[in-house]
Amino acid sequence: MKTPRDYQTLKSLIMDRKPDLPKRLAQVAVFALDNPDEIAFGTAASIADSSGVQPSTLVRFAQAIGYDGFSDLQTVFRERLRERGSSYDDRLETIMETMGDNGVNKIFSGVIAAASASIDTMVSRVSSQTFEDAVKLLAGAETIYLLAQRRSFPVSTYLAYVLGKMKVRTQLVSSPFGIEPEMMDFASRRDAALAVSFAPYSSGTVDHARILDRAGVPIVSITDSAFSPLTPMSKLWFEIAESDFAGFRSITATMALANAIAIGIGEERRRLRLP
Amino acid sequence: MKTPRDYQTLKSLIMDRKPDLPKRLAQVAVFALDNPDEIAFGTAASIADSSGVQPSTLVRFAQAIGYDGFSDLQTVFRERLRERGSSYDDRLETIMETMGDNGVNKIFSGVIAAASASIDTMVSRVSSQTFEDAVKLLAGAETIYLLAQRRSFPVSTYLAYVLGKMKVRTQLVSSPFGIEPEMMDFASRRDAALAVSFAPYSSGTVDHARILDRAGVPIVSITDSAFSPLTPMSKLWFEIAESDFAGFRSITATMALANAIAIGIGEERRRLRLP
DNA sequence: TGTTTTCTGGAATTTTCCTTCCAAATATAT
DNA sequence: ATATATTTGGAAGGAAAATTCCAGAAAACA
Repeated sequence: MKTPRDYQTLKSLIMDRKPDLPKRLAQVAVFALDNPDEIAFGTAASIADSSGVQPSTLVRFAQAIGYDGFSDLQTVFRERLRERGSSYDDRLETIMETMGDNGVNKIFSGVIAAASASIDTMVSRVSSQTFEDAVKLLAGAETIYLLAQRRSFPVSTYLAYVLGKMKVRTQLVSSPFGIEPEMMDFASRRDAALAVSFAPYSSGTVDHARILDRAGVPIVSITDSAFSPLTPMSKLWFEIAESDFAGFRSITATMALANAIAIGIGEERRRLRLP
Repeated sequence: MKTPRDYQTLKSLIMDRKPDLPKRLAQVAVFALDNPDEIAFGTAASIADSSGVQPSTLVRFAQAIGYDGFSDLQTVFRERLRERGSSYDDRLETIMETMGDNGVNKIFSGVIAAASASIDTMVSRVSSQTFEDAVKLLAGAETIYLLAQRRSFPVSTYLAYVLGKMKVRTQLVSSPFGIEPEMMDFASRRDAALAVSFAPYSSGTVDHARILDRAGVPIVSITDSAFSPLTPMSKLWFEIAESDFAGFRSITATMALANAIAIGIGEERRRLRLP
């Protein structure tokens, strides 16, 4: 029974063995799989330091799972980095080859490729000015109303969570009782709204946006066309073209944008010393 | 004038200097830029051997371009590999150039780069076998239980929506009344579960997964470490390492994976002529 | 509870590897 | 063509790192 020379096999080996290992060696096992880069680059001393054990323990660990010593084990971790070296396209190609024409796996590659493409497109289409203005507008709001339904709904739940963590007041306009309009009763021009909707535009989102617009609430939208019903009532809007795969549209780029907006708001408010 | 600590700058430095260097040193310069991986991993002796010079020449080369010694220079080559792993910095640099670098926009670039990096990492880490097995397992289930809380919650709402559209029966285990356990009362081995949780693992998700595990429901997890509390009870699990930007982790890669899984399930059920 | 086994930390040892040095070789200038 | 400066190869020295060893601590067992 020889010791693994590739990272994947080594990984399963370590996981198999971990339950039987004594405390310190198990600690090394966890550290190694959580920080493979560190193992690849560090010296025994530095790794020992950051994983909280003695250098000798590293050697013992390597021997416990069958290697000559720590250096021997380390080469496997380095090999892993070598392999990872190829570019995204190379890798995608490799994956396609390994997968053959098996239906299910084509989906994986395809969806990931679509996600990547969507993000790349977004980078080239979204103007930095729009982003900056949107962040500043939303950061200055007392309450941010989040409008999204159906496929876009997860975007608003995500925003509600992240902004909540940052202590930014949000109102997720969504109710099991259908009282969404009432949820916006207190909205004023000191607030702001972020609406997300793609074709076919959910009527709810558009209606809610209209209500807020009439109340003088500035609206930022994320949508997919300049002719979206949201654009006429939006102060600012982002046009996102999500690539699709086999007719299924991804929402990866939208999530990434939402993520950036949320972090931007957090930073901007911190800069302005807002609560 | 300090020596470069990043590979890009070092590269230009070497190219600038090369014409003025003596023969052997120039030879090293060419070799270094042609085989950066070799420099990163090799020892002075091994590199000297494959580049056809003496070890001392390598030291001289490093000193000629301003470094303390060969080891000092080598760290820069190693750093490059570290970064390429996520390919994060390369991308960031490219994006930064197109976007300018004022405060708010740095965030946009950074978050997008992190999202891209996460997806890339996922492509290289997720095994096609795991994906295929997971899709087949979930596609065969009568009901798919969706387990996720806090930051991961949007992933499950997204899945609930997309799978619902595909007429796949799902149960989003989430209740404002705290009756999540009761929602799983009818779960059986003919069902399946998809659990999503990242460190610090939300106790709710883990508890719910345990309940389903005891009921014999096969579990597929999306998590961030081989030692996550979810892995022991999972039939299959995906390890996703989301890159972070300024301490904010993205969930883009997770969403992309969820997207792929959902579409995979849809296709697989269509293939099997399931309702 | 006492005994034996296993495990751990740290020091000692050995190995590996980087660096320096010097003599020989090559190039450059007069 | 000769002298001087620069460059090169290889060996010796020295630093750093991995490994081994041992004594004490912890755990397992009787």
